[in-house]
Amino acid sequence: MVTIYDIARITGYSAPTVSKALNNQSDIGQKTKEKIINVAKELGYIPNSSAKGLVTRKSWLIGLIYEEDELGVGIEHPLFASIINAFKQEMEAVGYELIFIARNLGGRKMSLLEHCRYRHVDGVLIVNADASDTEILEVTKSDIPCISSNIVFPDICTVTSENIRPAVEAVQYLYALGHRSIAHIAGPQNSVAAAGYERLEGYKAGLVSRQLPIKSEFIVVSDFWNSESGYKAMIELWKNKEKPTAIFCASDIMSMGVMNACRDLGLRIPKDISIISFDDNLWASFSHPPLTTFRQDRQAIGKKAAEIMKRFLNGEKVPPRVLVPVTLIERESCAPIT
Amino acid sequence: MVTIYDIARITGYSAPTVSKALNNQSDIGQKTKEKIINVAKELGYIPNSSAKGLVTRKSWLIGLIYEEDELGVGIEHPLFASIINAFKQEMEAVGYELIFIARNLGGRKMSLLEHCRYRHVDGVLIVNADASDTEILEVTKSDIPCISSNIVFPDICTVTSENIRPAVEAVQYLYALGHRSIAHIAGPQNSVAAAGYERLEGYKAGLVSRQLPIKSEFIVVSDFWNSESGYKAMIELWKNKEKPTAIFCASDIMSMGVMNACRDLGLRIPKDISIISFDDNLWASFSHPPLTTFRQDRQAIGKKAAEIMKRFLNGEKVPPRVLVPVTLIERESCAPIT
DNA sequence: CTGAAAGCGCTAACAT
DNA sequence: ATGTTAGCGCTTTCAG
Repeated sequence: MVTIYDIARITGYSAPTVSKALNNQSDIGQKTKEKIINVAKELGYIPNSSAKGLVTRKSWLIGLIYEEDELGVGIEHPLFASIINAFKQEMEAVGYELIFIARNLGGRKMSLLEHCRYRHVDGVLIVNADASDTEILEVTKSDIPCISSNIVFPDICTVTSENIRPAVEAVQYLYALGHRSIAHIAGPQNSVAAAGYERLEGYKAGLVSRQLPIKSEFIVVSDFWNSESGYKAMIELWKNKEKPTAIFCASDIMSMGVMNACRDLGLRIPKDISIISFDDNLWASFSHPPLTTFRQDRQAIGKKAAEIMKRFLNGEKVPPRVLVPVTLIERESCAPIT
Repeated sequence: MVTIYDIARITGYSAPTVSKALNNQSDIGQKTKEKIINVAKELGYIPNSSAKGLVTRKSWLIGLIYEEDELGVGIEHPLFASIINAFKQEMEAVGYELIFIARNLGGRKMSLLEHCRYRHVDGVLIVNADASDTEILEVTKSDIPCISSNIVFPDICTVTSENIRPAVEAVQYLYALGHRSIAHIAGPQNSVAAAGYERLEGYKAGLVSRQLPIKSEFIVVSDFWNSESGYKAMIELWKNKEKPTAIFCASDIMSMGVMNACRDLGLRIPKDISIISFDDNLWASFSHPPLTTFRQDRQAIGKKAAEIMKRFLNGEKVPPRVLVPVTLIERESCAPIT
């Protein structure tokens, strides 16, 4: 392993001078710098992050925390990988690398916060995590800069897609097609994901904006963010005497269940019923008919989170909530009323 | 920040003794150890990974390398997140944390290998990466223990699902339903993923095992691992004079295109044609009819990769290739011939 | 079983 | 502009 001392010996300068040259400090001669950098390159010098970190107390590491249970909420969530990837690329561009924060290492029990300290992370990104996780709350309450994506945590900045405005637009879109009986199959209304209640809120606002009544029979809250719950909710909805002609469903994955329920109910989409959804997951275009849905921009969410993180790391104040626009992808699950 | 010196001062022992106690070394008195550990706990002592790493030259870090392009191959691949999650949990249990290896940090250009050295990673996991990536090959050829998952790299151990045996079984499954004209819509045959040619190989072997002829018209190789290519391949296949009554399709995502093509071709599944697939992605159960397919066990792949990594880190020799079993999930896309 | 001395590779503070 | 000195927090000898 080649160290700055090797470079110092060969160039004839001292170690601190080599250090200054390699770190692009100001108080050093141009010629000297070049000479040192060249020798470093020749020798294949690679700095030692541990030594650097030990003295500077900066790790150039961003910790990553997420919900590890495989319940579709955390790492299996379709947005997860892309958000992280985009975030990673942005952070790397300014010199930060990402490290997964462990929940328990070896035998020794350590909290998430202790782990962050152990690795001296400069910041933390929390993705799709459970907002009631006390270990995470310990981290968010610490002095470590934290950003969360998708799930709202108190006291820190959360980046999510817009929910309310597109939900309003969903209703207005269906209204423009002539629909007047518009139902909503809502996501779970627990506090885990703002998406659940914000989309419901937008649905109501959309109705109001078109002077349509808010009917409680037309709102079915699903138990989970999965297709089985969507199926169940649709069956539930169809038990009402008054039937809607269109549905705004809170997520694509729930929509899959809704569409299967429609088939079992003998309803043809979009002939008998129109469906507009939210997410634009991969399979939204596979379904029959392909789903009209609002696309969440995973890349943009990751990028935005990185941008906020950089500002945070820079000592700037950051807002509590940042919204990323979504785009309506029109496919074939909505039709004008006949 | 509390250091071992603080603990030493308070307990009256020296720093090395504290170190030994905290690291569970043998040459230390039981009482002493307990006393020191208690004080450490009281003070909220957290070791400093940089200082530790500097002297021991061990980082307790496993580097993670993957294909960052958003082409469905790398991080967007449906298996990616789960494999990493399972791998991570296994490795953490023995004290290792995961770090993403960056491709370029800040302005300074560093190769993947240089990054590995910079962070002193003890091992590297390569997931869904491009086997022709020269920077990755630099890493696999180095002395750093490497394991890859899904994609076969020369010289290192690769963990994948079984491909050949299930492909044989797919054919035999269809045969048992009475099918004698069985086609294969194969994945791309480049060397990127063994899955492509291994499943084709298994298909042929399956035919042979039942004394069925291998007909080149019944093998259509798709251009990419996506649904559009699957659609195109199915249309292609249907141009032949002789039509198959069943298809083994190399992946679920391609199957989605195949099924849409069937609809456009006026074919009913499974009445007119049976389809058996591979992967069991989330949407395999959403489709109509739900897809009969071989489930890849993402968790098992990640776990297996971790197991091999641990053995590798332990100095043991590891095999070049490890296979993880898949499970047939019978749904409704296959029917007996009538 | 415990401690003194030394050093891992690097940079901060200061002197020249 | 460059060098000297010191020290980051920890572990590794090795002496007692």
